[in-house]
Amino acid sequence: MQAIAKNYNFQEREKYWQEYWEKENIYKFDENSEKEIFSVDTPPPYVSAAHLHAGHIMSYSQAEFVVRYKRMQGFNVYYPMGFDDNGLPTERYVEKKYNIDKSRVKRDEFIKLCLQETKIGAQNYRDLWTALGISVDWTKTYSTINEHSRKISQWSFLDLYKKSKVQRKEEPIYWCPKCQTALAQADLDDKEEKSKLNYIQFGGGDKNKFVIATTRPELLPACVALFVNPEDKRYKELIGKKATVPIFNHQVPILSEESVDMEFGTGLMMVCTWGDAEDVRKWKEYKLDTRKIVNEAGKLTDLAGKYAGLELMKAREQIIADLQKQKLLIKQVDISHVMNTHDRCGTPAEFIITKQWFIDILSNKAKFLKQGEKLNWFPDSMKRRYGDWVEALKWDWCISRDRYYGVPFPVWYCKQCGREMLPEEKDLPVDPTVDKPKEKCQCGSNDFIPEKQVMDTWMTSSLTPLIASKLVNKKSVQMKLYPATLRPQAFEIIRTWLFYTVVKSYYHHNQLPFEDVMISGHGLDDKGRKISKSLGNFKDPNIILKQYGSDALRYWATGAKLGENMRYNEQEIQKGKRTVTKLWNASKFTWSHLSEIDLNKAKVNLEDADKWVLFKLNQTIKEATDSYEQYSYSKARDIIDEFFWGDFTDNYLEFIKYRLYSEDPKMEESKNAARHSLYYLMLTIIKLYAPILPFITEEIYQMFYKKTEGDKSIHLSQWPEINKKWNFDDKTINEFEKAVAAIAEVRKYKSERQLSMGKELNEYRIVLKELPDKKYKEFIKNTVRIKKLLNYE
RNA sequence: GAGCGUGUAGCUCAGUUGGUUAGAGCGUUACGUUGACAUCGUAGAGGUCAGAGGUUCGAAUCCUCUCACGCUCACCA
Repeated sequence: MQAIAKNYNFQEREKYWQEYWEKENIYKFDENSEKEIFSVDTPPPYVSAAHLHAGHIMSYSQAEFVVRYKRMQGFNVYYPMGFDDNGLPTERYVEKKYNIDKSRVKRDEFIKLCLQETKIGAQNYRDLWTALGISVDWTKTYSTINEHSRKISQWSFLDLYKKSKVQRKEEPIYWCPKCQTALAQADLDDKEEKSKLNYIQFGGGDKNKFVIATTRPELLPACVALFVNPEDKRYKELIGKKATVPIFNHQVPILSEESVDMEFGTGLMMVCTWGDAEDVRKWKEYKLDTRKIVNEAGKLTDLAGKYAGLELMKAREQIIADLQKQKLLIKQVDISHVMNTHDRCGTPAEFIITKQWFIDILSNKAKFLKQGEKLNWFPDSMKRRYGDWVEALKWDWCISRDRYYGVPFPVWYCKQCGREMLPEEKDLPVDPTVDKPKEKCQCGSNDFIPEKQVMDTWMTSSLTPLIASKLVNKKSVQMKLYPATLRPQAFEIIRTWLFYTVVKSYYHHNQLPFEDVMISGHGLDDKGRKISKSLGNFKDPNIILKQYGSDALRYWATGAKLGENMRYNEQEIQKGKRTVTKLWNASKFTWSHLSEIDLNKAKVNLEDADKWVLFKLNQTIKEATDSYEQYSYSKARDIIDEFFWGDFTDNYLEFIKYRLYSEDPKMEESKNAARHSLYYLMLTIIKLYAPILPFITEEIYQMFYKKTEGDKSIHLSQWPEINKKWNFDDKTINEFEKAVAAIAEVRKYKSERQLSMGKELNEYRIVLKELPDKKYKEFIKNTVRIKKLLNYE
């Protein structure tokens, strides 16, 4: 028997097992295996998220519990890791960190900084995931900016181009004046703001009838029409006439539409090019004039006359002031309204007309809704969020960004005839600013203008299942990896990552990108606030790990229900640590009695206590397995906890002590039965816990079980199955439960009289409604130390 | 404004298709334990299951309304 450490030194041992797993390739995907594949479309984190916190740990652990379970279930698990390091999030991060913006730094220098930061970020993640024991195959990693991903992204563009699903259009589109790029509908957040509703006098006739109300007086120079409700008696005679815009003095038509709210403001509505999505719609529908007033940097154009060059807010102030001077500002009313802001920087989005690339999504909304229906959602309620979003879509997906750092569009334009030139698939990836088309243009010209825009970051991440599958060399295996089995992700990117992935997969391959979707929530601080850098309301995960260990932190993470936020709760982490300690102690105890076990020894005569606990073990296996199958690791943990702490340690171990410690030769057979049970009980318990607590379970497995069980790691061992031999009849179990109740009663008796549990009683009379069978007399006496049980004397 | 979700012990949450005195962990109180247990055990206190109404022999569970909170979406220029 080997010497067993009194305490489990998690710091030292967790490190040891991390290295062991890596060295032994425990999590490496086996391309040659015939086993059924379980593949995960792992969320590639933004490497720019420099401040990792418990929320990250929670969400990644959730998929990890499932993955480890599936691995033990015998699946050939494909668990790759990606890093999302291209696009605007990275650019914003670099701009902030170095206090620069894209207009003041050269393209290539900027890209260099992005790449450098990306590297640091990726390493941070990898270190933390390793410490946490996330069981990814690190030989299968990708970054969304690397050649592999660029190639696939550009291939996607080519394929969509061929299928006429992508086209370049000149349209008013959401624009961020700060980041100076076009945006997609999904890149917008809502922000409620206090503002003023300005009542402004227009010219054209009866003074009282020519007052409009607007929150955006700076757009006056872009006013192209006024609208009234056709039912509005006040304005009926004005329809078809013209009004004069104050200060700027151009004339605009007065039109009518039922959508105009008579109650709002004066009922006379100003339409500009373009203040909001409504303006864009009316502009298109009524073919209104175009007065482009805002430029790419969010400043007014020359059309604004003396206000040209001013930023929007400055222009608003000055125009208001001038209106006041001319007594054209009738009044101002406080108002609170919601505006669309860019989700990466919080700047209010404007509409600007530019040429951009769009993927057609509006004409296939119904198809995308149907695809969403076909996915298995965990939890199911999240399906609706997807549906709501798709139904509400108003714009095609703008995929071009006027930025530096991203996957380039594989497009050139002929200088002569303007034709779009695309490369051959075999030449991908290309950078049109560096590479040239291989052939002349049809018109004979050899002069090309490269497309300088880059792709939206989602253009690449919407291909992750494909990108990941192609990290494997064998074509036949690639086919099995795509679609993926599981997509784990957070709820706030349903409208982006999930939706766009569905779109791509549908257009490219006419199928779903994955079968199951598992949605996670956010990490909250201990007061229920969202964890954020600005609040500083989180602890560095590395400190938590040092204090409590990975297993303990993972234990906390199991508390999160799918799709729901979870508070950071240090006490739950402590509970995890106690579970680790308890497991260690229970196995030490177990194996202090198992040193001579001979598992091949012929027959074992199980006693009722053994039958009872093995029966319960079977139940636990069944319920825990069912829960894991439903991705309800949280419930699985509760079930396992209950068996381990309650049935196993509190009861069973106490029930068999008198047998184990007995030196009576007549007790040998009984002792042997207890030992036999102990062996399987402890083994099964650590297996059930293995997906959640990979370190301590590996420690116990390697120290005690490896010799007899033979697997290289507990994580490659077989998931426990129900043992039919242990499905004893209910009668036996129920009878025994009465004995358990009797024991509880004696314990209570002692506790109430402040006696130690070890104190031997001379005599005792059980007063339960249902007495245990007489055959349990000795068992009860021995377990709770009573000399005489009066009921049976 | 619409949709979804939540509201159960001081805290974090379980409560399966409606069925006996509503559960767990943490915290708290008392006692006992150092021969698996830098601990653990036993027990106690603590709940008008958000509120009101209804269905039912019976409701935390089903229905209606109200309130509070959260999320998602849409918004009026």
